[in-house]
This record gives sequence, structure tokens and C-alpha cells, in this order.
Amino acid sequence: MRRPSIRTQLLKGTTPLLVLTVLRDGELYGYEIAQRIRERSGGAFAPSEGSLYPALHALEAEGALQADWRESDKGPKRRYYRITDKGGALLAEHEAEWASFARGVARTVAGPTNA
Amino acid sequence: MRRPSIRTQLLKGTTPLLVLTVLRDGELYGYEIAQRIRERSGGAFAPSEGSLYPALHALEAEGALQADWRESDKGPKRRYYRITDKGGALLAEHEAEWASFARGVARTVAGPTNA
DNA sequence: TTCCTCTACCTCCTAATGCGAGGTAGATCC
DNA sequence: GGATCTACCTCGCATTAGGAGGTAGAGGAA
Repeated sequence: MRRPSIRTQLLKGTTPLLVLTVLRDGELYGYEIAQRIRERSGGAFAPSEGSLYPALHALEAEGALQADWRESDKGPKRRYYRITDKGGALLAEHEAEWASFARGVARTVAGPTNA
Repeated sequence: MRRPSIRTQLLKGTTPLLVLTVLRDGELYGYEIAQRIRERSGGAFAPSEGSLYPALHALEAEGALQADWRESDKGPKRRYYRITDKGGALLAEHEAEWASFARGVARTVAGPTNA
């Protein structure tokens, strides 16, 4: 009954934040998004395809992302995603939530003695 | 189909960390644990009973917590929990995981420009 | 040609878990 | 008796990360 790693549970809910974050700096296609997240997190996160693609589709359905297919000269077609205004607002919301959440954890873990 | 708040998803996986943290400073019973978490988080977290009690039972089953029933002079019996050595180790693990995770998010969200 | 590999997309299923709703009981007060 | 508060508990739903498996194009090797 190995528990499925603490990390996996902590990750829940952060995928939209991470995806929107890397797309803030320009359009990318799926694989690239995963790579960027891996790079920028310093290797801490490596989203699996099974979680990344569904998340992208959900964000697109929500209107947070816009996407189109493009040919590649060296492989299959790619689906490029870019962030919309709505996505920008959602990103801000996610950032705020994350900040408040992380602050809450820090405060709780921090000290036994706090008023 | 309102999405169930970002916060609810972020919370996943943090309950053991929060519970073990407040118990590090002394034994408490269920309701008290919830109150302490609420206080210490500055109101950011207010674990529901539906998530708190199952989490306590799981931690106890894992050997991270030890518990016993005691009478109260002003209400129903209470179940007091205290942290074991194993629980201390688990807490350390959760703290480390959290720290690394939060660092990863911070790094990713931080800057478009990082090597 | 045929085969293998790499890129790039996708979906199904399982496991974990927070939460709301609902339920049991003791104690106190009107 | 009835209401209310404390304190415990469980059930079922919804969300979501991940692994496994599947499709398909392009390029190189045998």
C-alpha cells in the first residue's frame, strides 16, 4: 500500500497556474509547454501527458486559451496555444490564490507561538 | 457547473502536513485540531469534518498518531491525538516536500527570464 | 521497400482526497 | 419536552494527476 507520493497530491490544482504562466511569455505547443514547465521549475515538475492535455482542453473550453493547428517541417502537426484576455485574468486569479495559500501554509507551519 | 474553487484543489495533500504541524506542540482532540489550523493559518484554512476525520484515522492507521478517548465534563467524549516518532518523521518529510514544491512553483511563476 | 525511432497528439481508467450532507449522542438550559 | 451546543463519524460526489495504450507523420538504416 505505497502511498502515491506526497508530491502528486500537492500538484493538484497547480496545472492551470503553471500552464498559463509559461504561456504568458508567448505561444507554445503542447510538448513545449511541458518542457518549459520542466525547465522553469528547475526539474521539480514534469507534467505527464495524461494530465497536461486534458488541462489544455479544459482551459481552451473555458476561453482562457486559443489554439490552432500548424504544420511542422519535421514531424506531426502541432497545436499552438496562446493565452487570451480571459486567460490573463484567470492567471491572475490563480496567482493570487496560490500566494494566499502558500502564505497560509507558511504561517501555519511556521510557529507554535503566534497570536 | 461552477468550478469548485481553486483553493479546494490546492488543499489536496496538505491536510497531513497541517494536522501533524499543530500536533507537534501538544496533544489535541479533533475539533481543537480544526480550530488550531484555522487560527494558525490566519483563517486561510478551515478543514471540514469530512476531510479532517478521515485524515486523522489514516494517520493513526499509519502509526503517525496515537489516540485515546477521554471524558469531558461538558459534552461528549473526546479523542485526543498525539504525534509519534514515526509521525515526526512523516512531518519532516511533508515539510521537505512542501518546501521543495513551493520553491518549484515560485521559480516557475517568477520569471520568464531564467537560465 | 520495409522497419525503426522520434515527435506530437490524444483518451481511458484508476487512485486519492476535500467537501457537503446526514447521522449519533451527551450535556445544559428554558 | 425541546432546543442547542459540542464532538464524533460515514457516505457519495467531483476533481484531477498519472500510467498505459493508441494514432500518425517524417527521416534514417538495412
